[in-house]
Amino acid sequence: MSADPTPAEVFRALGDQQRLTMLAFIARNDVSCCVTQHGVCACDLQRSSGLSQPTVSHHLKILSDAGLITATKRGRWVHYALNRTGQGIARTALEQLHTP
Amino acid sequence: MSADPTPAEVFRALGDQQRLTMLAFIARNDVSCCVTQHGVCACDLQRSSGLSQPTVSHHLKILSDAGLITATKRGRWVHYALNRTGQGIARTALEQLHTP
DNA sequence: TGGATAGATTGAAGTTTGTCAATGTATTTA
DNA sequence: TAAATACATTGACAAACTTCAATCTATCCA
Repeated sequence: MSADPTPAEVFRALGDQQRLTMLAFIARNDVSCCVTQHGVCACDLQRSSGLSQPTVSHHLKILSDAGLITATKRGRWVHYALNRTGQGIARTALEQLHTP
Repeated sequence: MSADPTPAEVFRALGDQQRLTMLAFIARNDVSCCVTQHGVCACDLQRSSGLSQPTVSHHLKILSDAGLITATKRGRWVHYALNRTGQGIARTALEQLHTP
């Protein structure tokens, strides 16, 4: 599970509009209701997406497993930030279509 | 249907191992049982994937709708080739995470 | 013209996914 | 210590997806 995500797994994680929106929100990183300067907490995403808390948690796990975000627990909160690992896997997979 | 594919649609099309394998096969473009020099025909993919003919056809439609391949009918055959449109949509979506 | 071939479409079965309500766990604060 | 808060987990359900067998359509060839 914490092994290197496959390209298919990364693309699958990216293949949902809600998750893409969450990812963009985390990338902007401009709102945090809990603690600032350390990333976005789940409650920010819950409020911005309008989804239920378990659904947000579910999506964040998928993004995290795909290496697209990092999750850091700080006290009562978990802060999420972009992780380049997944993006690199995706970009490499696309590039390799043209360099066999 | 022929409207611009959304990033989510492109990523979803890429999020299946069978389709990624087909895409790589089309990119290599080194085998064609039907006519040469014009791309890969569906029967090539059927043989290389081991999937049934309708399943191959289904996957190719998803890749085509996502702007990842082109489909050109020549006589009795349809030849498939890489299409940069979908890749561009995917790459741009990833890049824009870092340039808001 | 009739048979054969490439591929698309339809219909159905089994699996996966997205979602929420209910509940559990860890941490902070009163 | 008790209540509150942030998040994860479980269970359930509908929708979407993957796959195949059967059938249909279009094209080529004898």
